[in-house]
Amino acid sequence: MSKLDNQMDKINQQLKAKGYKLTHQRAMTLRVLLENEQDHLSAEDVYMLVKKTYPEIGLATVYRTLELLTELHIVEKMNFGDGVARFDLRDDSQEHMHHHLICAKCGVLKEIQEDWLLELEQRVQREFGFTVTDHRLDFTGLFQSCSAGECKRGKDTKAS
Amino acid sequence: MSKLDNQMDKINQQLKAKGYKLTHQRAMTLRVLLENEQDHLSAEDVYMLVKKTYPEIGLATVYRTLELLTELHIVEKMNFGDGVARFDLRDDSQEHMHHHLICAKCGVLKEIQEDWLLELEQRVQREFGFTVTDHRLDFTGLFQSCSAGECKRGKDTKAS
DNA sequence: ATTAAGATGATAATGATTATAAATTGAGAA
DNA sequence: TTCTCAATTTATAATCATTATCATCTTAAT
Repeated sequence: MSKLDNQMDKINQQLKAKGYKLTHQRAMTLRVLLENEQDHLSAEDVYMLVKKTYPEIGLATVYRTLELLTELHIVEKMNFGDGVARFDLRDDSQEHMHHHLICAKCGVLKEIQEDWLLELEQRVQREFGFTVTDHRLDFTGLFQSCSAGECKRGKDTKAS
Repeated sequence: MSKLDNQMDKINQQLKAKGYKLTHQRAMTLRVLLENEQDHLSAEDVYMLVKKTYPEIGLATVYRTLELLTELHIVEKMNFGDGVARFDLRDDSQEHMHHHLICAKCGVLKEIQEDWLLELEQRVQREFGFTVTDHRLDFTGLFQSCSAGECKRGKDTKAS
């Protein structure tokens, strides 16, 4: 059984446990997410990719599926201020959202896998009596290569 | 001269320096922002507040003004995932955006004024060759009072 | 006062997302 | 297998925030 099948199976369990079915459409949507784990796809992106192998799917279904998966904490819905929500498979081993480095020039986006915030979360708890359940940390700035003017993309801010 | 006048004057200088006029509408919009420094108002919020003392103002003007102020780094445009942009006067002494604590239950929002990220920014520079120009740190979770069920607001997520 | 650039206000247009309603699917009962 | 019901899907209309358009209005300099 491939890694992909394995992951799919695991998610299937989660869906079933909550009384949801893994329909063909949902499976296709998940597959796209699994095959693009590194990207931060918008709903439209996902829609286009699913359509390639399953042209009958409707945009609304993609939206609904992404919302469902977000509720189940299988994907992470995020927002980089460009007016579209982006979705990302949530790694089980990763309790929180990844941190991001976003190039201010070309929009290239890099994930930091480690969790750098445990200490600050304890501090928030101590100083504000606030129990953190999730967090978000994005840095905007310039990569060395981008400040050297080697940015590939002009301004289309496609997350990848 | 009141503190408000003082701030207004300072911003006027900034506008002039860039060749923009401080029109009545812009002044009114700024006043609302200055009088609500603690809040994170949406464009619509600002519009409603300005209308109270200047009913002739148009929504588009408010949007335009907020965008202008954002470009000049006088206000900070932010986004908490509820589908509306929120605006916040930017403190000169504060180089970056404030950190936020967001109650997952009622949406109450608290600012942390200190900058807790200098160390992590150095780390980003070291490990990724990424020069940070701005950052964003939000924690989602529960305040003690909210987990005790004393949340005031149900789910309207009005930032304040 | 005249003119031209900058601003504004009303409103139409856009784009992402959500709601609606009719049609389809699938699991279990008969 | 056939029936039935609830979940799901699809196409599309509706919504909501934001942006663009354009005619009108201000204002500062001539």
